This record gives sequence, C-alpha cells and structure tokens, in this order.
Amino acid sequence: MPSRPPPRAKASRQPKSYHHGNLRPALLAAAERELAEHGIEGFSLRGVAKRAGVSHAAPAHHFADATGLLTALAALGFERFVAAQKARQTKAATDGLSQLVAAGLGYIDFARAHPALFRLMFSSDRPDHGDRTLCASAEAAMAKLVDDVRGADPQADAAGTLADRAATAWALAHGLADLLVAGRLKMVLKRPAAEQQSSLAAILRQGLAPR
Amino acid sequence: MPSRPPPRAKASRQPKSYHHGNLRPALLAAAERELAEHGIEGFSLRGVAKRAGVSHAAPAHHFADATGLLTALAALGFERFVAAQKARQTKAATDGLSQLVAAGLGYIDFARAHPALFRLMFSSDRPDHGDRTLCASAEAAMAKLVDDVRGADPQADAAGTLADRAATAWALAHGLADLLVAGRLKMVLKRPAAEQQSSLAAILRQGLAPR
DNA sequence: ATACAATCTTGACAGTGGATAGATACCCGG
DNA sequence: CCGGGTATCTATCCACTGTCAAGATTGTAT
Repeated sequence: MPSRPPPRAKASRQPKSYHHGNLRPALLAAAERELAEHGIEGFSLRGVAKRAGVSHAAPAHHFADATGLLTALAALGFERFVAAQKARQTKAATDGLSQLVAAGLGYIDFARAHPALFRLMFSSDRPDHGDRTLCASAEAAMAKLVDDVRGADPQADAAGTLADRAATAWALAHGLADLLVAGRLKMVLKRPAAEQQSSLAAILRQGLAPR
Repeated sequence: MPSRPPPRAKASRQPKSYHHGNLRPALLAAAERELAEHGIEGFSLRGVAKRAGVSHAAPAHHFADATGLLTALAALGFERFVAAQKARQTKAATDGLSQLVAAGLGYIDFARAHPALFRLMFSSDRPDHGDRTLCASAEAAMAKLVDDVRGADPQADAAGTLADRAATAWALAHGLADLLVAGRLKMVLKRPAAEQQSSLAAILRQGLAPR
C-alpha cells in the first residue's frame, strides 16, 4: 500500500468515531510512550493500541507486525538523534574540535533523554535492521559523524587515519552514552549534574583531540 | 533455600529418570545456548526447560522466575568477562599500557564471542541489576578496570584524574565492543580479521595512552 | 447512487511466563 | 529393611501476548 491519501486529519476528539483518521502517526507516538514507560522488553503491541484508543488489531493495517512498528520507530529515532547533536553544535564554538565534542554531547543527551529508544536503535534485535529506511537513517547519522571528525582533524583524511579516528570518536561517545544509560559509570553519575556535563566534555575533548 | 546438598551428581544419561540430578548447572548451560541461538528477545523459559529435557515448570525450583535465571547467567558472564581480559593480558607485554590495551582487547573478544550474553549483562532490563551477586560480579570487573588504568598511568591517581581516565578507558572499550556486536563500525568490520585486530589495538593504544 | 477500497472491530488461536496442586524419587532415622 | 519427610519434577490452569480471519463501517470513485 504505497499511496495512502491522508484522510483529512480528523480535527480531534470525537469520542467515538469508527475511523481514527490518522492512526499511523498516532501509533508511533503511542509506541514511543509505551517504550519509554515499559522499556523495550515490556513493549506490547496491544498496549500501544490501547494507548491510541483503538482495537488491538488495528495496528496491523499500518505496520505489518510489531517488528514493523519498532523499525519505523527506530528510524524516526535516528532523525531526532542527529537533531540532538545539531542542537548542541549550534550552541558551541565553531572550531572543528568543539563541534565534534558538541556532537558527542548531543549523542549523550539523546541517549539519556530517550534511553529505551536509544537501545532500540543500537542494541536490540527486535527492529529489522535490514529495512531500507532504517538503514538510510542510520547511515545518514553515520555520515554526519565522519564529517564532524574530518572537520576536527583535516589532516586525517590525507594521512589515511580517518577511519580509525572516526571509529575512536564513535566508540567513545557511544560507550559513554551506553554506560550512562545502563547506570554504570558511577564515577561520573554520582556527581552533580553540572559537574557531569563538564566532566563528559573534558573526556570527549581529550579523547577526540588530534595528535 | 541457601544450602542445597548436591544430590550425588547423577552419573549421566539415564534416558528417563524422574530426578535430573543436578538441574541447576544444566539449566544455566541450557540458558546460555538458548540465549546464543534465539537472542535475548527470543529467550524463552520453556525453551530452556526443553533443552534441559525437563518440564517447563521445573526451573522454578532453582530460579524464582525467568528474571532470576537471567540474573544468574549475567553474573556468571561477568566472571568469564574478566577471564577473557586476563587471557589477553597473559599474552601481552608487561608494561602498564600494554596490559590495559590487552584488557580492552579481551573486553572486545568476550563481546564478540558471546554477543547475546554481553547485551544481557550491559544493556538489558531483564536481569535484576539490583541483585547482590550480580552487583558483586559487576563491581569486581569494574575494580579490575580501575586497577589496570592505574597501572597504565601511575600519575593519574595523584593528579586526581583517575576517575576520568577510567571512564575514558571503559567507554572506549565498551563502545567498540557494543558497536562491533551491533554490526556497526563498518569501517573496521569490512577489513580482514587480522587487520581488525591490529586496528583495534591501535585505536585502544592511542586512546588510552597517558598525555 | 452504487461499487469498491481502505480502515477499524470482533473473535479466535497458539505460544509465553507464572502459580498451584499432585506425583515421584531420594535421604535419614528407626 | 522400611516408613516418613523433603526436595524435585510433572500436570494443569490463568492472564497475557502477537497474529490471523471474518465482519462492520466509512470514504472515494465511477
């Protein structure tokens, strides 16, 4: 079903109308809340349907199955993910290294703000990671990373170390984000919020500076 | 039920004996296979019971519920986890930095050899991360890390940068491991195995060297 | 207006984890 | 040798899940 004419975006709360109107986005929003509250393991398709105020089988007409819904949600997550990085970057100094550090902080912001979604995107088998649009979203995020690394270390490209430097940057930010979400890294977590931020910034800056 | 006298460790394959003999370790082994084959999301308690050749309710007498089994499995994983690091370290040069790099490579070895178990330990909500023995195992691994960092950079302790350096080392190794397991990091994965190893070693060494 | 397609509901099914009650085998004291 | 007590395992039952099939309702096009 490639073309679905948007059926008029029902104004809002007729308490009971047989057709919902624009269920698909409503399901995605509901799924996000479900994910945030019940976590990725306790995620239930029926729970999503209930949240959207719709029968338990309704989602099937918009997403093939639970995997399809989670896949779409993950793809959407990747867009917010780069948005979070850009948000940090607009507030940062414009030199290449500061921009790269800001991207890393945005990476961590996103993970901590949406932990379940973050895990859905990076460490869950439930979404279909072969899906075209999900792949595309993920690769766009990846491409941005490589660009930022290139900006922070213009020599790297010629020296042939770009790949390794990109891997380093990614691993460092991802490791911090994942461990923080998991509640590990107590040495960082036990400090007050402001100190955490400056500490994370220092770790990133030190790890990402060109040699 | 703290003391369970091991009931004589039934020799082996009576094809049908009502009592299994030593179900608890058998269940852990079965659970590990189940986890490796079906992944953490497809993990089923009944599947484990079937693998162990026992009724689906039998595990309840050894583990309170699925969470309990997974918790025990995660704790067991942490011990193998440090074993993998030590294995690398015995083959490495004895200076502090090389030892730390070797620990990082062992970290990655473990994750790639047991990806589902790795995720169970670090990025799943299914085990009970408040469990005492699980906490203890995890903290032991953590303590080893801090030791290795201290060994690689003896100044750090006095300079008060030990915590940040430990966080850096952990994040770098963890990030590499997690991204590799997720099939990301294509810039590393697309190279032949031997090159991967040297590349990972280089990334770790560069990121972990004291400044 | 009427046929058609899209959308949603209802009801059913197999599989899951968990709880309970009963069956079986082992152990220990006589 | 044997009888009671207990740990261990089986058999059932329940609530819940995702998925499927059939029917009801609505919007659109002819």
